[in-house]
Amino acid sequence: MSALALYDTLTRTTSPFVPLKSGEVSIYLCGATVQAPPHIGHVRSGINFDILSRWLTKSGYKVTFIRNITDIDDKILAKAVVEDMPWWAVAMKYEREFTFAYSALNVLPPTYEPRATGHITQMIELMSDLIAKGIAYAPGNGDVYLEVRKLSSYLTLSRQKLDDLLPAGETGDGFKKDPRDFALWKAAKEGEPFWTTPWGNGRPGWHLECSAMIHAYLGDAFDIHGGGLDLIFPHHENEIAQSQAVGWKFAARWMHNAWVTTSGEKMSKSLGNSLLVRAMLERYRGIEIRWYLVSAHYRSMLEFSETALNESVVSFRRIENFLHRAGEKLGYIPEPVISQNFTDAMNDDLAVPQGLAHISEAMRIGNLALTSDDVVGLSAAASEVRGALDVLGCDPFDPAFGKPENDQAEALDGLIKLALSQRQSARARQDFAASDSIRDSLATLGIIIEDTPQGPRWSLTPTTSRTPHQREER
RNA sequence: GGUGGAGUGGCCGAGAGGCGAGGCACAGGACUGCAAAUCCUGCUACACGGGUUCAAAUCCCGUCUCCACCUCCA
Repeated sequence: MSALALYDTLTRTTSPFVPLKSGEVSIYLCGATVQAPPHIGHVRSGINFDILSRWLTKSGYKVTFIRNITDIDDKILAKAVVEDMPWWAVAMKYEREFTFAYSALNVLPPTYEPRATGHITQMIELMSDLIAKGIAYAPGNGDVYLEVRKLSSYLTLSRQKLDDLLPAGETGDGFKKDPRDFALWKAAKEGEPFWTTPWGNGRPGWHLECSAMIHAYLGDAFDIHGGGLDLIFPHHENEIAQSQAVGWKFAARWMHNAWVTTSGEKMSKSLGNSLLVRAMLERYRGIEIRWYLVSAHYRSMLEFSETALNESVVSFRRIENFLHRAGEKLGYIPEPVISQNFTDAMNDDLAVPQGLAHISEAMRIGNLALTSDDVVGLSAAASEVRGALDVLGCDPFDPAFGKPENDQAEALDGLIKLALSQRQSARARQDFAASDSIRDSLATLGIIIEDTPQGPRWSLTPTTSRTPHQREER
């Protein structure tokens, strides 16, 4: 039995995972700033850490998973002007978009999903402590800054030197002692929302909310802090700075997911709407998009291409088809079983691509068993495939992806069987023109006919319309 | 300028001193009335130049190209 080892951004090495508290794991993931609808890059992060959480759970840990929502920030205020809505309505609108996307892609809900605006009290307490320790200061304009030169250590995660940083663009209008000092709290400008503090009316800076929420739910020390690569600096550095300055131990391990890129470049919102999750769900099923995003290692860039996505969809349908055929042959849906091979792959810093090779191997064995009527072998192989898919959140039988069977499906089955019996009689009298014409007509409707030694079987070409629940607002 | 990451066959994508990961595509074969599905076989790649070693895609030195972060970011 292999032991779980995970990469740590702080040490830049993969090391055995040892939880702070035996049998329990606490994870904090920097979630969305809800100022725009999510594209597939955003949900890749959610999916990667969903898999981490699922794998820890399968490994027997009790997982506490906190994923925050930043619902107040400059961009949200800017969007409120553009959309002519209150800022809180903007935040809620896009929060729902994220929730919809996570749900459609089978990202399990976190244990708790705290919002920044719900934790102003904790933020004020944290600032008070930092000011009392002489590490933060309120210059009197309503801002509160953290004085980075006062820190005993800083920039350990990104391994940079303070003096090597390019001069900050934001100077704080001369109120900062050093241009690299960062804002814990920002004074409200005319017409902006604010909360009252001892230092004036204002709102949270970008980094403070995470430290406050982490401490509220996970305490002084917790196991894993996650987020996208770009958060290493400044966001996570500043979280470390303000949290450790008040004496919290903070994260024991840092994990960062890589980008989805297009044409070799980081995805940006200026690329248009085509890669928004909602738009992609018009063309692909959630499980297929998830499969595509899962197939690359979480620390590798995933270069998006339509071709690669389509190939990924085909390969997923092949697996799905195998499981369905196995189920038909066995008369029951095989229970998920996690193989040793797959366990070893996952334990090696969540090496999903290696796990995929084991799925292929199990499929090959399973298909052989299927043609040679080896029911025991088939059941074992199908269980192994399903177990692996289950860990990846891509189990076709997961109720999260909806049940294709319903009353109409029964009627459809009857109709197609009727057509198939016509075709069989045509074949029996060697009238292949007629039999092929029936097959072609069905194919036009998206119904695929395959002749097997047990007789013909039919399946539908998967379309998004088969899973309409995924497109509904929740 | 500073800090990281990447370059692998037609394509995608693992691996990190020796034994061809895997998938897709393609070609041949088996099966089939024909297909489809499936199986079998084939396709010996690691940016470039040096070096270390019995042995290098993997380690070392150098070079090139691309990407990210350096206070908006998943």
